[in-house]
Amino acid sequence: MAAPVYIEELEQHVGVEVTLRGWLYARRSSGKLLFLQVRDGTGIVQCVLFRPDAPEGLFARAKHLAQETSLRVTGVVRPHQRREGEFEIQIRDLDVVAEPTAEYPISPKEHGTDFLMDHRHLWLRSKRQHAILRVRAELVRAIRHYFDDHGFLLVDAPIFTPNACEGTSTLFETDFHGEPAYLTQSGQLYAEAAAAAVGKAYCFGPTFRAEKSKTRRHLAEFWMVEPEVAYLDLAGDADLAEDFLVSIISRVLERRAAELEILERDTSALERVQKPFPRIRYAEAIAILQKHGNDSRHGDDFGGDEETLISAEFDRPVIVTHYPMSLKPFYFKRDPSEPGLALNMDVLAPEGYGEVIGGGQREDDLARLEASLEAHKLPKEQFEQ
RNA sequence: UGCAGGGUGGCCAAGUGGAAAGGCAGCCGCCUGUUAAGCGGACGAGCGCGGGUUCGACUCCCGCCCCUGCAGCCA
Repeated sequence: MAAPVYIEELEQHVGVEVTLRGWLYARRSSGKLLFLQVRDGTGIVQCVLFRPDAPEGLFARAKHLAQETSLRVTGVVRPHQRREGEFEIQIRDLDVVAEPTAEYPISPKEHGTDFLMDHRHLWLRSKRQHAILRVRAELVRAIRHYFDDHGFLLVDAPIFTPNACEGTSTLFETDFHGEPAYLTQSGQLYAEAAAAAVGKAYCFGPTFRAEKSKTRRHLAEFWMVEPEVAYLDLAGDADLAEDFLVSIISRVLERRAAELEILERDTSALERVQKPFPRIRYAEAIAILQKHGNDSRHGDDFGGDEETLISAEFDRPVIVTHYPMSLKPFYFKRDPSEPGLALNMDVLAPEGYGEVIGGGQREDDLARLEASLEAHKLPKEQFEQ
């Protein structure tokens, strides 16, 4: 048996006999010609068998292989006879490792999402899912790199926690040996404690909201990155959000162009994510809404429709600051010149994606923080530790 | 939780009171360059579940279950 190689390395082995180890992705034939598309996780390659050249019995055996059969294919790498820049394998031998126990349910044609989700473990084998996994993995890597390279210390918050402070959505409650424990809704409180210790900290991991909600904007489980920086003011926070978004998006565009192409993602909106982002105040956002006939008034929060209207005014993400305190959590610092407003910001993404980042300057005066707790009618005792 | 749409062979999908289209996959066969290949053939469901109306129900009525989208909530 020839040296085992991965499909992504075939270019380095042209003219050489190699062995692939993978699964049968698709099969086609044309009389005495048989085309087996084999995938191995790094790519898909066409393997060709011509009956008159094939060893005794091999052609007949290969002709009826089922989709997703595990196999080893040995053959010579050569340029694709019809497609420029691609390679194919002239099959010399073929070894079936295992055959599927049932007909593979996912055919090359149309399926509904519901059906595919019922076969999630197999759906993962398809090209489109590979592309999604790779884009997501790149994004996670870009996020970690950004903070690691900018002086932040990764401080992972517990996922399983007695801390129920977020309290805004329903919590997933579990029993921890007789005591209630919750799946985390946010690592923010832990990250804040860490920032006071190390200056710049971030946590990045799964968070949970027990809403029975499954829209593109809300999930019961999602990943969230939460940086906390001591002494950072609102403008500095906006700078950070802007630099961070530009950095991670450009990295994904650069390194995952092929996958975005497979997903047929129009990248022009992503390419426009460049500094500077427009920065507007909440009051200006309200004016934009009213200009478009939306009946939002000062004091109203933005829903999905409102976020879409506001972001449509700009060709890149927009940073909205200075929301009314009444709309925001108690811990934001008040604007000294206009105490009714919070020193907070939301970053709204284009294309209807809405709020992708929320943040702001924290209250650093204990008396005001306690007053704010009271104003929000929150039980002070729960926050004393 | 509310509103809207939807459950028809393994998958996708027409039909909408009177004998369940079609396509794909799977199976058999033909084809020396296929790319969701093409061509031919055989096979395969009684229409989400339970009641009702009717000579007759996939189709109409009632109840229930499940799915999807949007809204709400929120990030």
